[in-house]
Amino acid sequence: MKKETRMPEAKLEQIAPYRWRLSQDFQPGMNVPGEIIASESMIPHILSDNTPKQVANVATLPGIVGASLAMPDIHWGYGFPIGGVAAFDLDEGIISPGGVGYDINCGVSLLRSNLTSREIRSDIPKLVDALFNRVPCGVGSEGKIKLSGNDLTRVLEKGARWVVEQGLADKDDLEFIEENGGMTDSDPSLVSDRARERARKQLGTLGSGNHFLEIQVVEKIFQPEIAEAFGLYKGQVVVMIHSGSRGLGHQVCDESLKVMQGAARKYQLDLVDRQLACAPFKSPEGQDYFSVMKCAANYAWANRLAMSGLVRQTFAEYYGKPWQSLGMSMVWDVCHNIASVEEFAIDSSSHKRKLCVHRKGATRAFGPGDSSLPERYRNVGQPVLIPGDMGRASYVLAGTETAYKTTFGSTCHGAGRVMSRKAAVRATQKGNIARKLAERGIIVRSRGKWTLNEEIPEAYKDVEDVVAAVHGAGISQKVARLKPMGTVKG
DNA sequence: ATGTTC
Repeated sequence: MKKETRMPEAKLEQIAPYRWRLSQDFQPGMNVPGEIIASESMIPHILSDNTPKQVANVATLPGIVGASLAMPDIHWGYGFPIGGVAAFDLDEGIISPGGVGYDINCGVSLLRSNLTSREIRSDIPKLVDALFNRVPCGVGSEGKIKLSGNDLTRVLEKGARWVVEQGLADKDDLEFIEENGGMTDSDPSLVSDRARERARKQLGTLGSGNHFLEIQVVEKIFQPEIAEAFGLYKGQVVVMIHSGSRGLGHQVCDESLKVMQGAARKYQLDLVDRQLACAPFKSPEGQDYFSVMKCAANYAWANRLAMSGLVRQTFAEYYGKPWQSLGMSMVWDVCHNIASVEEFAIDSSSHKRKLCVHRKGATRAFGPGDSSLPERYRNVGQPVLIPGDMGRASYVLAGTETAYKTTFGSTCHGAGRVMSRKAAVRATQKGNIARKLAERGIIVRSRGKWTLNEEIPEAYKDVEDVVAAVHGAGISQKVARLKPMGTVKG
């Protein structure tokens, strides 16, 4: 669907602080209302961007329950908006590749350390160079790991566990990755030869675009007790990785969309936008997509963990001691592009139902007491990792009870683009970006010719505003603000 | 996001 410049008077009714309802009569065929989490000052931009139209389109899909949701970092996406959450009944509902996105299991991981910014400030340029040289990045980048056919199949089955078995990461890491770094019942036989070929050489590579690897300092603590549980304190150095499933996820999504176009016709699904291509969750096509999506998701977890291993090697070599004595253990790893079967109570009912939750540019935000959380975080809720732009900040939040009730245990995933890549390049001069950031004490190295121009801070909403909205809505709470010190971009 | 048009 073409993005329209004007929208037919979207009515967004404020129903609670930071919560806005798009009425079911906004568009014919909506099965549920829409709901957008945002601060009042964001509403004009959201309306002018026409993304409520995509929220309404998703609401027309069969079996959707509750509401078609959007987070404050919403922007225009393929069919479903980026920053969208939609949950479907397993019997009457659908599953859609457009509800997950091209970069299946794009996500973020965070390593802590026992270093302080004061100690390592002067090392940053050399450390960034060393990371840049060790972690392959950029479009089409290939790593040192060349997977045999059998090994790739094991990665698609096991995800991050395979990386641990190879001695490239620690077995304790798995406890701190969502789904323990691997979804069960993935089916590698469904991954095409072409997708496999792309995957073989890309394990442990960063990619490009908004993906990054960043040395950060914990700049501010908002919730000392939760920060302590997460092992975070002011002045501490941490390393954040934002990456996904690389060419594999893209290939899988592309091929699945073609299958789903046929499936939508076969099952006579009346789609208001072709890009909403989907199949009933329990149909063969729906189940096949779910299984092949899991393969790509598992690859992405393996990819981020492999890069964590490279980061540890880099620091260990630089400081001449093992990573363990630098305290570089895993805080957490989140996935923000995925479909997952989870249990929620709908409306005021106490009865829980299994739903297929699509999070496309939205982060799981499970609250205190969730049995799937590791002991260490059980009482405080899960860490929620929010990557910001190059110049400002990233955030660590914690999941809340409210998120279960209002957003299917979900929150925002980042700052959210406000400027197209083209517009960002037009607005900038080549060569100036890295220098300007350096003047502000942020060392950046990039592989791509235009990546830094495309990724200027001004191309994004201020992550501060996005986080304030989800915190205000109560669907996650601020724990720590992280400030960039040195960044590797693709 | 993506061997940025197999």
